[in-house]
Amino acid sequence: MTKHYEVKMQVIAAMETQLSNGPTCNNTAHGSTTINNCSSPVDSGNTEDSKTNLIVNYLPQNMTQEELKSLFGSIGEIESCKLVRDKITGQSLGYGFVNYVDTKDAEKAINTLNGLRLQTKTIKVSYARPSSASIRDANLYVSGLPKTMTQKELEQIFSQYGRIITSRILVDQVTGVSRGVGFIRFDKRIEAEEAIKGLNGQKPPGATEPITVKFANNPSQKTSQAVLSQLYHSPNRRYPAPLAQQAQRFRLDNLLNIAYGVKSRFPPMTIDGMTSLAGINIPGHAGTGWCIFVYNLAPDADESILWQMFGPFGAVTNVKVIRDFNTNKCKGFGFVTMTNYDEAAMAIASLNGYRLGDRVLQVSFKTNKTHKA
DNA sequence: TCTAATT
Repeated sequence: MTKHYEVKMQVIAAMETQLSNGPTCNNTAHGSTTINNCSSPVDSGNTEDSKTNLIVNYLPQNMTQEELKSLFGSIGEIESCKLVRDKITGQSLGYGFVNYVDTKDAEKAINTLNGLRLQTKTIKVSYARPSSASIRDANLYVSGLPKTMTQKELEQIFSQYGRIITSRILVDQVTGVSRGVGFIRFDKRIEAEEAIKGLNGQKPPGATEPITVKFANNPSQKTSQAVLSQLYHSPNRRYPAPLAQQAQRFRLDNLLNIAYGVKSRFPPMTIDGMTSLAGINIPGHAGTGWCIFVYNLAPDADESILWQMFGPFGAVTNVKVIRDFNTNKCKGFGFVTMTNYDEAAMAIASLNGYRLGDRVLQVSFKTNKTHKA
């Protein structure tokens, strides 16, 4: 059995679970459990809060704002959508906001998309709290934890100081054993401050060593600082300031590329560019990605099923279920657009012949022929 | 000993 095949089967197995049980909680994802992920998104804990605005966490690194909008737009009309990016590098910070027109759609998005697996991530969808200074810098880094301590036990210790938004214990990627360090994010910064006062240097019940509790580093500033540091130490810095902003910009592009794989404004020629220039036609290739034809969907199939099936294989930019104009029922087929050829090919190879309920799907690159009957 | 959670 090849590695490729094992990975494929894992993806399928994960999908089976999800398709049969609906979106799952984060409870088994690399020990990075988030109790609130399961219990609290629908209960915002404050009736004053906006019930249309959602925060979406743990997005795949390569997911764009358009893809975010497309995914959540499959639920209902979106008022606004924003993927949060690093101000300097432009890199996604892995979270974003989706504001619906209708509160019912926001609730539906939480119920259907929270826990959705996209590539290596399990996204979290919950109501956004009103933005304010009091909820910033409320994240704590905890070290010296007993290796046997569970996330639940960790939360129990900290919960006396306030409302916990997330908790996590880091684990060894190979063995799965706790590394004895973790994070606690409180609702309010003052709660985090009180927890430091009360728990830093204290021994948890039954523990032999005291724990360290401090404010966590801000992960989003690391990338910016790394880029700035490289710019500072780069040879260009020796030249007088007016030396062409052009040169500096290319330099920055290169640095971003090397350090973070950021897309340059002058990307290398890709198969997309080549096909459009040459005017040649490749099956399934639509210029904006690779269009996949999915046949034998059930009458009640909706867009979310396509996201759930294809999302784990890579970047999906669009999904569409074709419906009868009068009945609004699925006519038995739909389309999925994926950015990268290899991911699309893997999805097709894995999903063609896949049994969804009592139907066997046919999945292929879209051809130019009209599909009739 | 540090993960991408407030526009």
